[in-house]
Amino acid sequence: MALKLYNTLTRQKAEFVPIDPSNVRMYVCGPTVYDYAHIGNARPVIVFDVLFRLLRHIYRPDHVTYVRNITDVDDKINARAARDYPGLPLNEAIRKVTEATENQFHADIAALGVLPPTYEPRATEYIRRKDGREDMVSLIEALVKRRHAYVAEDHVLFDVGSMSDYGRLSNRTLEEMEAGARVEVAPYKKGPMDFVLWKPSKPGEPAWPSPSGIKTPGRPGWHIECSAMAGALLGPVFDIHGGGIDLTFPHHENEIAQSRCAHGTSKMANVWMHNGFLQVEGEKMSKSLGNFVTIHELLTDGWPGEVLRFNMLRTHYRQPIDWTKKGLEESQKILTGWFAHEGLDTDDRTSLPRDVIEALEDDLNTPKAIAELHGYAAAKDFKNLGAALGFLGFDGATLRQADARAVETAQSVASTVEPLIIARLEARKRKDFAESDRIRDELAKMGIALKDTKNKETGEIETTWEIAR
RNA sequence: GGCCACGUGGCGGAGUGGUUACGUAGCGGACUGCAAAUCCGCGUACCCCGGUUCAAUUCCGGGCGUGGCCUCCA
Repeated sequence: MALKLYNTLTRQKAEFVPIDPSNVRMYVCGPTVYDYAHIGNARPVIVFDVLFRLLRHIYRPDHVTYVRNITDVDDKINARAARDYPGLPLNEAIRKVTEATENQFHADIAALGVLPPTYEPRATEYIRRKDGREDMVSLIEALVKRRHAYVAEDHVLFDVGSMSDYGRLSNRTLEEMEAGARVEVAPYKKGPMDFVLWKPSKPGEPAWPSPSGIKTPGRPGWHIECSAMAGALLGPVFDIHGGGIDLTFPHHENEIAQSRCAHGTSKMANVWMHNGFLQVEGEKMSKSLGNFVTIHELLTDGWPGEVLRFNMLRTHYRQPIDWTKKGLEESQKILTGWFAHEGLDTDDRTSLPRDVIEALEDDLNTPKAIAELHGYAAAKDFKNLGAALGFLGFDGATLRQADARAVETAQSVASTVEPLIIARLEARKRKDFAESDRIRDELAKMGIALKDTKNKETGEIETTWEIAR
């Protein structure tokens, strides 16, 4: 079976045909680094990591180029820097915010079993480049030269009227957009839907020499960043562009407009993929509801990164997810059950099961793939189970870390717990069950769960214990 | 209001024009002094209304519901 992907551009699932099978190219919009990444941010990172792994499997690892950017220039970053470091010069404060946030992001997603992309460009490195290769300024100047953009009051604006099929990705016409517009239109705009490519910086804000003869130093608009980084690293036309469904409009629509009009191409990427949104306990995640769940929080609460990853992949990437504690508990139970089997080898891929690959080849049907895993587990086919888990990015490491932490905690209470267990076994031996149950209840109150097993050789009853979650 | 996606059992979720999903929770049984763990077994589903069809959860139309987006971010 061939790889099939759903394409937002055509609203259909179609066979994926790479432009160049020896270099399959994918771009995914990465985080804006101003705050902890939340669990909704984690979704595209995980989903496209699975696609990256699949592409590497199909086309060979060195034939896939995956770019996921870091946006480190943005109004939200400026605001956060001013708030958190009021004493510092803004630019210094910004550097502190972006560096810390970027490091946190990398630590978080490493726990989620995410492979590093081939390139991870920072937006600020692609504003003006010394080597003369494509960057934001050169793209903007090309757009002005080709009369797709104009200068007005030190801004450069993209003229959406200059592009006949603007709106194709989000499937709406200019008239519809204008009718739905609910924001005041700046007076210097030619058309109400025209968007900013470059804007002047206020004093103290990050600033770069402006393009197109503008004297005031400025900074790039949001959309031009991705066009520049994708163009510079993947070329004017590439295979797959991904991101969250909320980015379809305006971000991706505008990326397409910029890249196509600057390069004079009929498309920017062949396949546009969008992952669905995420709710938390049935509610939209929002600051006002106070239910913003960060990856960092979940990890520090003790959820192994792999459980978060598994929980994400139990739902198809285009479906909405309701992110719940109950779901996490279920995910953890399944995963720990599988990894409890001795001899599970996630590194051995000699028998990578075809059914799992075929499920993934069908527009990344991870729930189906997971269903196959349940089948292997039920059939005690640990070779396939291990291979498939490893392929999907699960090696048990974060589960073992969680175990190790549990063992550490257990050791700290062992001196109190173990005499009680011995006392209970003695009570049982003399059939004083009231006393043995009393001890068990006492331990339960301390969060200790007991398990009695019969030693097959001696016939003795033995008790093991663990700290209940 | 416009555009888009989705609607399967308590929950997650696969799949199909007529046949068991599966997982988790629940229930029953085995084991146990009783539990826990484990093993075995069981149950309830395809949003509504039309249409096509011998037959529709599965195809078509309409409706209802849920979620997302509707500019340079508040």
